[in-house]
Amino acid sequence: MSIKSPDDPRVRRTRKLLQQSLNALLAEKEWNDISVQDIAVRAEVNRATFYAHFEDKYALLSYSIQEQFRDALNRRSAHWVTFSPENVRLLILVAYEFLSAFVGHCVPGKAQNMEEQSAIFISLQTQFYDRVLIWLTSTARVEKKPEVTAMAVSWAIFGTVLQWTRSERRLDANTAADEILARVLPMLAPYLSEAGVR
Amino acid sequence: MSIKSPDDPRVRRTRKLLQQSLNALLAEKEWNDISVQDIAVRAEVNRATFYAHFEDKYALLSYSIQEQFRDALNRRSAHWVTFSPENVRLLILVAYEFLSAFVGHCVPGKAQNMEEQSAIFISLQTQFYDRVLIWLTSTARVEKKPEVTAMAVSWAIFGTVLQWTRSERRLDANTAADEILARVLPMLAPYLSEAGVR
DNA sequence: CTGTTTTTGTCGGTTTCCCAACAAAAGGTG
DNA sequence: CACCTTTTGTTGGGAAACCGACAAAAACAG
Repeated sequence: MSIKSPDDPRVRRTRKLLQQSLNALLAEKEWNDISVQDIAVRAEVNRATFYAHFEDKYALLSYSIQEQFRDALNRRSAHWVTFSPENVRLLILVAYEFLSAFVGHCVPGKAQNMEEQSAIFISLQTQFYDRVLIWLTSTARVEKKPEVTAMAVSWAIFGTVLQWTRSERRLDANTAADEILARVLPMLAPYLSEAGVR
Repeated sequence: MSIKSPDDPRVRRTRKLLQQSLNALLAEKEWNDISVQDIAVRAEVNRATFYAHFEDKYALLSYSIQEQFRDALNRRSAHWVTFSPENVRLLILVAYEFLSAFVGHCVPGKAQNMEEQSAIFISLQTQFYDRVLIWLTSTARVEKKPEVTAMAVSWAIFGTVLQWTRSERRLDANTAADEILARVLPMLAPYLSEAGVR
């Protein structure tokens, strides 16, 4: 059994319930102590229905992070379709805040939740990559391989933000965003030249 | 299409959503300005599904009040099955608090929400009646017509509580409960004689 | 009053969800 | 190790929710 239409109200409802259930469980248990069963019971959703939507709990976590980050973005700006330095900066800013809040929840000493963390990080980086790639391909001026640029840019943003949020001395989110933006913009220059050179 | 099993998670979910939707709408609109359509849209439930559960918006309101009152009761005591003066007193007490809170929401001058209020009152009185009747019939000693006693008792409780909550001078809930209980207990004497006479 | 719009109930057809059951894998415990 | 319990995926049948459409009633405007 597989789901076809993500616009069906029942589908949205089920996924939201599973998402909320996982968040609630993460607040009181370790990632490894949470079973698919737990999630389904807490969400009051049948276990078979869970598997109709997600392959396992990792897939749900990935989906949940994606949604949360998307919400965090939409709360800042309404028009993300347009590719502009301002929007790139906002992306970095929200990433910094998002990861700061998340790292704040984790106990540094515990190596228990490494598996969970890495799953989240992979999911987030993919999110960055997809977004940047969409920006690049939506531009009129096309590079030979926009995927490579998108990969480099997304990793530059994600990696730096991750490193800084995990370091002892926390930077202000706005200054951090400015710093990172300054390093990333040169990579994006070919795509932004319309307003610059033209 | 009619619903058969109230234990189905989907049924509970749908009803809860419709209930919450109605509550939200009542907080910002008059009862007469709320359509079935509004409720369904806000609840993100199909309009046809609404009619599968409730005949109209009055039926939903009635159901909602019943549920809220049941919750208010369960929050006080765990074992409502047993028929005892203490539980009768608790029933009165919760009724007083419940109606006080409800009347507080209503604007006295507005005659607009009379229709809504009467619907709620009818629903509540029925609730009292059902509960008292269950108590009486669960007793070993059986009167000829317990329905009549239940009717009289439930109306005595409901009517008095309603009158007092609407009056200017508010009584303390506990003393009010004691006052009413003292008048009601004689009616229930035949059913309580086990511990008294025996 | 007439015409327009909104709301109301209701109806098949389709999709999703629930449920019970199952075998297989994973996790303890002696 | 064997034994037992829990968890995992998967399946088929049935119940509930979605959707679009419809006619009829109600509310409304000119």
